[in-house]
This record gives sequence, structure tokens and C-alpha cells, in this order.
Amino acid sequence: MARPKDDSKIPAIYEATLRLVLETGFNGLKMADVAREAKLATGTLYIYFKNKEVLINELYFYLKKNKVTQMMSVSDPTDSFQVAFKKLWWNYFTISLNEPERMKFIEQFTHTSYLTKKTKQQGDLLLKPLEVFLADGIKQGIIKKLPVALVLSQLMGPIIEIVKLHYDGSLKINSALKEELFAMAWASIRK
Amino acid sequence: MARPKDDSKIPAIYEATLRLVLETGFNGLKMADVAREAKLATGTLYIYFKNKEVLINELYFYLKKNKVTQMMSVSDPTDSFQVAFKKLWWNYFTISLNEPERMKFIEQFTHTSYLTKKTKQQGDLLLKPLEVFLADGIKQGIIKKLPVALVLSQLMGPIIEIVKLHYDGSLKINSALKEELFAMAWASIRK
DNA sequence: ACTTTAAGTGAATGAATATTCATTTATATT
DNA sequence: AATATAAATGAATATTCATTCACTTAAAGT
Repeated sequence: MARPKDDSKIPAIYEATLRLVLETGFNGLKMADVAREAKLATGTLYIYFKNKEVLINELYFYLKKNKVTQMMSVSDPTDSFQVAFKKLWWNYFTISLNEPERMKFIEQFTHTSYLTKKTKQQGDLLLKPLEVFLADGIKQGIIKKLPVALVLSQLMGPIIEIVKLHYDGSLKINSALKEELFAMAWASIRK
Repeated sequence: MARPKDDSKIPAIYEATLRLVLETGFNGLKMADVAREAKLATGTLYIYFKNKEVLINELYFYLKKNKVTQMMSVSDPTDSFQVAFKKLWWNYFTISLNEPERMKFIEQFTHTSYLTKKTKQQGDLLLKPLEVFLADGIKQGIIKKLPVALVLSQLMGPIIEIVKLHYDGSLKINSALKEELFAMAWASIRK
């Protein structure tokens, strides 16, 4: 009975926000700039997102969800633990290198007061399947018997740091290096 | 010939800034709040620091320098590589756990537009001795032959992540876990 | 004691920018 | 075609701070 919302606007806003945040840091993020970049009026932004905080929180969750989904997409229940682990690690690392913007955004906001507790929790929840997977590797006696959170940190930590190096051009990652890095990751957690 | 500056004010300002940044994120950091917390007038802040950006940059460098100095303090040229490595790793990890605020602050700002290029450079320079140390381990054939920056990332990444877990109470690190973590770090880089 | 100089003060300023709102436009329903 | 409704607009408003500055206070030299 009235004009409908334009579905294409939310992705446009997300893209604009992501680009601007990475360019200027989130301090520099201005709602007016987001609107201009997404080709809509400032006020229109507020039809789709209640305010700046909500925009950031929803974008964060959207990106994290996409990323985790993409990572898990290679999982195949018939694989052995070792095979599945390599697939997952490789996939995650590749994704992170290919879309460092997304990773940097997520990283940048994870430990910031801009994110509400709720968003953080929802984000953490996404990693549950991965935790279950690792817990299974522990139960099978394939990887070290340690708190899963710790194993995850051991795996994610280097990736986060290395993607940052790669992103700012201080280190070029080729396939051989990737293999070496996988070997390091595996050596650190295997029993 | 005039009233002298009060040496105790800079540490007070640093402490106040550090506390407030960790509480509210650096978006929320207000110069008026820093002044109140450090028990001086807003204007006085500007006698000691030209502006907010300078304050953040100097605090960053101050903290990083302290940290690196403290870490390197255990180094002893007569130690073997393995012994020296364990000492350094252990020391660094312990320091990070004991002063997570400092680490979180450094982490938070390292990849932020608030930091000037110059500050970043000066900060990186502090790690030179550590890079030399690792390069030596490579030359001796004790650790994997890989870019030093990469080895550093592999070592620092997990520590950063694990300190965050420890900081927000989701994981308690005891001495046994520390040994396990060291074993993981070593396993990942040894030849 | 007096003078000079710089530190210290905090209210006032002004710039930046998030959000609102009166108005216009588009579309779905009748 | 007419009407109703909600989207879209962007100028106007409100708020939030970083920074300044006119003034006060304290210390050092004479």
C-alpha cells in the first residue's frame, strides 16, 4: 500500500561503510560520507539503521557470519580429522588473505566499545561448530588436550598477524609459504 | 626564573589515559575526562601535550618501549639460543599477562589511524634486537628458515589472543598451561 | 619584598557531525 | 485516476568535544 524499501540499499550501505572505515578508521567515519558513498541522502540512512552504532554492529555481524559460513563450507563429515583440519585451516587462511578488509574490520571492532556485548556474543556463537570440531580432535587424541579456546587462539593468532603483514605489503605470501605456515600451525597443536 | 613543570603530572596523565581508553575505547576518550582523572584542569593537559593525537602517540611509544625493555632485560649473551629463547618467550608472556592493559592498549592502537607513521616506525624499531636474535637462530639452523617477520607473527599472535582471553576472564592461565603454550610455540618454529 | 615568568585554571568558543523533520516523491491499493 | 502510505531527501538543529585564552597562582631570581 506504499512505497517499498529498496533491498539493494543495505548492501550498498555496508560496502560504503566498510570502505570508509578502512580508509579513515572508525573515528573518521561520518554518516554523511557513508550516505554519499552509498548514493543516498543522510536521512535515508536512518531509515535502514537506527544510528551509527547499530550500523557498525550489524555490519560486524554480517561480515563475521559471512566469513565463518564461507570457512565452514568446505567441511565434509566423511573426512578424517587431519584432512578436515587442513581443509579448514587452508580455506580460512586463503579467505583471510583474499579479503583482508573484512578481516581487518572484524579484528578492529572485536575489542572496541562500539560493539555491544550482544553483538560480541552473537559473533562468538558463530564459532561454536569450529569449537566442536576441535573438541572432537582432542577426544580422538589427535591434538593436544588443552582448552579449546586456547587451541583456537593458537591457530587464529598467527593468521591474524600474518594477514596484517600481507595487507600492508611488508610480506608477500605465496603457496610455499602457506605450506610452511600450515606446517607450523599443525606442529603446534598436534599431540 | 619561573614556576617549574610538575614531573609527576605526565605519569598521572598517562595512567588516566590508559585507564580511560581501556574503559571506553579511544572514541570515548575525552580530554576533559583525562584531565579530571589526572586531577588537573583541561587547559593544563595542553601544557604537557600539544593535543589529543600527540598524547596518544607518546603514550603508545612510552608503553611499547617499557614493555620491550622489560622483555629484553633477561637476555644474557652467554646463553645458548634455546635457553635464551625460552627466557625471552616466558618473560614476554608473563609480562603480558601481568600487564594486559598495556598490551591491549598497544594492540588496539597499532593498526589505527590515530598513530602517526613516525610513531609506528619508532615502535617497530624497538623490536630490532629481537629480530636480530631470531635471525641468528635461523642462521644457526635451529629454527625454520623463514622471514623473520613471519616467525615473529607466529610467536606473538597466540600470545596476543591468549592474553585477551585471560584478561576478560574466559581462561585462567596457570604455570602448567604456560609450559604447554611454550611447547606449542617452540614446536611451531623449531626446525 | 618585589618582579618576572611560566604553570595552572576552567569557562567560553567554535568546529565537527550525528540526528531530526518538514517536505517531496514513488508505489501499491481501491 | 485518486488516495493513502511509507520511502527518500537534505537543510536545519542539537550535541558533543577539542582547543583556546583571559585570568590567577606559584616559584625563582634580584
